[in-house]
Amino acid sequence: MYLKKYFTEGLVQLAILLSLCGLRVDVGLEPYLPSHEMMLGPSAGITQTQFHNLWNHLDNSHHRSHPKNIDLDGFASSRRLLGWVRSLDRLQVPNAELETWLVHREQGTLPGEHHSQPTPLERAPVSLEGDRAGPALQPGDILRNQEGEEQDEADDDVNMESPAWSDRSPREETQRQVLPNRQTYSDPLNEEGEGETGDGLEEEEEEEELARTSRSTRERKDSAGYRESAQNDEDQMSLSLQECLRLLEHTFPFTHQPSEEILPPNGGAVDHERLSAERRPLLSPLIPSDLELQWQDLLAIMEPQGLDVSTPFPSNLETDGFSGAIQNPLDATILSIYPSSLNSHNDNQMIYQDVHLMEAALPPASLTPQFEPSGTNPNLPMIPPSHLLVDDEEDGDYGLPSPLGDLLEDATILDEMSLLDLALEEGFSPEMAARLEEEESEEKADSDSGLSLDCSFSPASPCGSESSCYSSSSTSSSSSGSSTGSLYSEGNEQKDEEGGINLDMELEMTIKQEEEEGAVGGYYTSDVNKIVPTSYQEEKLFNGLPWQEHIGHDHTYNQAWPSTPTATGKASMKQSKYSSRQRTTKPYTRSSPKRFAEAELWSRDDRRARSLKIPFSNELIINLPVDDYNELLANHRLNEQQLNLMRDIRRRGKNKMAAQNCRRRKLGALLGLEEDVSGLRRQRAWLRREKQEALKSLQEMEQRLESLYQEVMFSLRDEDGRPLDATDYAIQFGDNGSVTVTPRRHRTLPRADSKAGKKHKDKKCDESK
DNA sequence: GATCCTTGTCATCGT
DNA sequence: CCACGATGACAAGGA
Repeated sequence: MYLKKYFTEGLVQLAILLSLCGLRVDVGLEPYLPSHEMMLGPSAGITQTQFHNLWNHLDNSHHRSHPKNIDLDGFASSRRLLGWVRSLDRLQVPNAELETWLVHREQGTLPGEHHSQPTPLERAPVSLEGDRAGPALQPGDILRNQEGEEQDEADDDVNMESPAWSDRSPREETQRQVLPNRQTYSDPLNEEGEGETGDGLEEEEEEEELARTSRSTRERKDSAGYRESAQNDEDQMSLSLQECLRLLEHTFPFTHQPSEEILPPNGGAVDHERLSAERRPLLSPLIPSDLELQWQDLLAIMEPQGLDVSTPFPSNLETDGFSGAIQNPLDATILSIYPSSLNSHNDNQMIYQDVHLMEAALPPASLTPQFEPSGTNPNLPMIPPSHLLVDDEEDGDYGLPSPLGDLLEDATILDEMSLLDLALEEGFSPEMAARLEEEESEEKADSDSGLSLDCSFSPASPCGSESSCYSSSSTSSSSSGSSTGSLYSEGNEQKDEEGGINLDMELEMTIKQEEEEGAVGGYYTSDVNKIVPTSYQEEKLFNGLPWQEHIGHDHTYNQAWPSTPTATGKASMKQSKYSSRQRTTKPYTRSSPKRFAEAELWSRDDRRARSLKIPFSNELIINLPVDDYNELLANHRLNEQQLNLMRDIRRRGKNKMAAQNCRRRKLGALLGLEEDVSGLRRQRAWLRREKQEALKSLQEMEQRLESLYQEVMFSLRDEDGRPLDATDYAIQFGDNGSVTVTPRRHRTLPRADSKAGKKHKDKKCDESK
């Protein structure tokens, strides 16, 4: 992480230098540009926040990362960037160029930033030392940044474990870390000799930090509902507005820089800033890290609205004529959050003028005149989504749902949830089913937004899989089951009990028939209501039941529903080639017959359940614990057929999962055995090599022994002093270690044989000995 | 059409 | 005895 940070900062430096040289620095982070977020009103964020809070009630384990909190973090990086730019004040900077780059940079940084920004203590020395060496350090980090946040998300949980909508905000911890580090880190900066920092600055700012921290903590407790706590917000506004403005004062490069003359003519703000600077002599204009810290704190303060914050500024700012001229999202945030106070403040002129500098940097197309001075923008739907969609597509690849997509998804999920509640309360209605299907198809089309994926598609997600499955099954049950029931079940219930084949055939015929007719029946709802005396409380149990604990497990029963767009997600598609094959091999149009073609693909049990009007989804039937299942059966008056079918469904479903697990296990065991086999083969080869080497060494030893024997024999003499013939004598080794030379008993009679032949024979004899 | 693969289902056994 | 999981065997469907 530190390396990455260092490299990123070094890259920032490099980019700044290039910009100073007049080169356009484009790090290719445009896909992450959150400009569309600036176009959305705060209501989007509000909705999102509300939704996520609501969602957190359902499941806290999801949406560990949301792009919006990253956007907020991007502000901090932009602040750091600005600080660094100001640290280059000695240089003659073509300001417009630099500002343009800043826009790119700060937008591009957003995806890669994390909550746990390096503490100033860590960062400050780096900024001093690693300015030059930084860019060459970790080229992979920038790639990671460009590849999107998902990687980062996966890499460091610590960084991304703080979704802005989660109740638990790690920024608190971050701030707690920041505070003690502060004193130490700011010292070297002061020593660096920007020289304008007063001694009392740290203390003052530290106090501010503390105040901000307490405020932010307090505000964070309020979590997303800042609409409800408008009074608190006003208090915080009054408290933090000065901080914001002071930080802004630091932010603008032309404020304290000696290179004011190079600024555009509207640098008249300089006077304001000078005045403000004189009014606050303690503020150091050139402490990037301090500023960054301040901005981080400020962001931390605003984090509870984090999701909201990213969206509101456009509507507030752009209306005023300088739309889109937001120098950075934070400025806009400030403006949006404290619009009234800002207008009354002295320094707002400065802000506006500085904002004008950016008009050239941002394309006018992205400027949407929607100003709501009230601060709360309820006019979210009025936001023109034209360019947002483009961003949406761009972001989609990186799992960064666009605000529009978020909105759609939020609305979708909210609607779905409300519909579910409604369904649970009032039974299943075909309208709900149709709506759900439409929304789900929208989600599918919208696809890549992580929200929908996480919450409704991932089979591994506890909440997502089950709730979605439940909803999907409800949907399917209501939609198709209704039609089936309308045409069939009334007359076929008796026959169905007899044999499933008959039923299946009839059901399929029915489905085909309905597919031709394109009819959507509506019987199921009423029947369900009849069958199930749905007390809402009782049904509501199913949403928050303990059986949901079992849902996140790695059962792949969902795979049995390849055609239902609700229950099948990308993950399940990846898991099941079969499913994909089925999907691909049976292409159906997206028109109305689609759901009937899908119904044709539904499982037999599902169809049976629908035909018998069983008011529960198969997932529910299968995954409920025994107690809950029995309770379910006891609470609902079901006839024999339904009970039998439910029992069969449960048995088959469980057995299906068991079979899948078994096969998975078997496959794993097979793989393990294969590994064992390969290991054993390696071991055998090694042993063979060892054996060969042993044989080789043995032969060498034999050869040496033979040569030694010959040498000894040649050195021996008989009584006459003649050398012994090795063919006639042999060396005997006694048990007690004695060595004796004895004449060979079995002499080969034909001495005419060649010596070689004799030697061979002798050798054999010797060897045999 | 034969073959292989995947998946669902049933029967059976053990816990 | 029942619920449940594991597993072999078989069938169906698709490639």
